[in-house]
Amino acid sequence: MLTPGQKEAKKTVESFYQDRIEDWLNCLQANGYRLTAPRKAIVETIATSQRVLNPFEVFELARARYPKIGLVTVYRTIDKLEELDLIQRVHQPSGCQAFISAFSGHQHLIICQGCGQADFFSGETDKMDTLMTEIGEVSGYKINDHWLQLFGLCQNCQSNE
Amino acid sequence: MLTPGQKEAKKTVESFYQDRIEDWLNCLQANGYRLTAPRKAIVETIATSQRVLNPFEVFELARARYPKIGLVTVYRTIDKLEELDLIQRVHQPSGCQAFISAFSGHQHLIICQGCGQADFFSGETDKMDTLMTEIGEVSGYKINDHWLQLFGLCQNCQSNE
DNA sequence: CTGTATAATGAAAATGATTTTCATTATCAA
DNA sequence: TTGATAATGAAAATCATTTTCATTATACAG
Repeated sequence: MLTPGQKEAKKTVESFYQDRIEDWLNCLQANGYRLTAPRKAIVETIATSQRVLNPFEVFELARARYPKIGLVTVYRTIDKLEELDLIQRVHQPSGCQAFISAFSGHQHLIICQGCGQADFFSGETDKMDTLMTEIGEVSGYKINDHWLQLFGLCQNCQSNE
Repeated sequence: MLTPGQKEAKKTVESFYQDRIEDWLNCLQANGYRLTAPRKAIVETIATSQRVLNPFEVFELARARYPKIGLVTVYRTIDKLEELDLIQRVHQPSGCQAFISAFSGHQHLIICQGCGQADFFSGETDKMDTLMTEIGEVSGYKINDHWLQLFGLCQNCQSNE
């Protein structure tokens, strides 16, 4: 049972996801891709996930929305979403085939080792950029890009330890 | 033709690699693994490489040292070297099956997008650690580990552009 | 609204990297 | 030197991903 406040918060979260789904579908269409039932199921699955998902997990979850979906279509759709920078690949010690929504371009991620939940962190971006510049100067490299990922336990998994 | 100074420098580099090879072989032995000709060929190959190498590249290079080596042995040896933290996996947009020597534990890498050369950077470690602590506090996560990789062009590849 | 060109789909087959199996060989402690 | 067994390489198996291809569905023109 949710309190009125929680209901309100939940509605906000849901409309946030609803907007993201619409954005992604619009983006696909704007880039000449057709809107199909399997694509919608995949987009809804990934866009609303707080966990990182690999292709097979996307397949299993999307099947609940559109049962005759094929794994091949999942791979093909993931390719397109990645190409359009709507999702980003997450690298983990256990493997590098998981994906999560990309929040306005590539971000720095914190991934929970307990439940797979992924959060973005921002606010420290300026300090990171300064650091990257310094490293470039010292090393003699022309730095084009950087990847940063943090691993740890989210608050929920800390208390369930 | 090398000048006497270059010869001296080369000798130093060579003995550095020689030491690393011995360290790795000792480490394998200390952990109950036998020293074999194929293992030596693989260790020599990876320990002296400034480039990141994938299993097949290691196989091809090691074959020059020990022609009847099998690709399977390369995979098995890489597993052991990684387990002993003598090498570390390098994650790149093109794939995540490349390895490079690990310099006293996992390090932050700069990888040249031109030639694959990898360098470690240190000296900014304290600033990185401060940043990680701050991010942990803000996010509520208990941070256990972080990965940082930079991509760019090394000085040599910048001038050949 | 149709009709239609063609993009997208799913099943099956193909691919390619990695792993397992197993008979043979090599290491190293006794 | 010997013997238990760890390690090897070839072949087969596995598993994720990609390709092929006949069929279906979308979206645009009329």
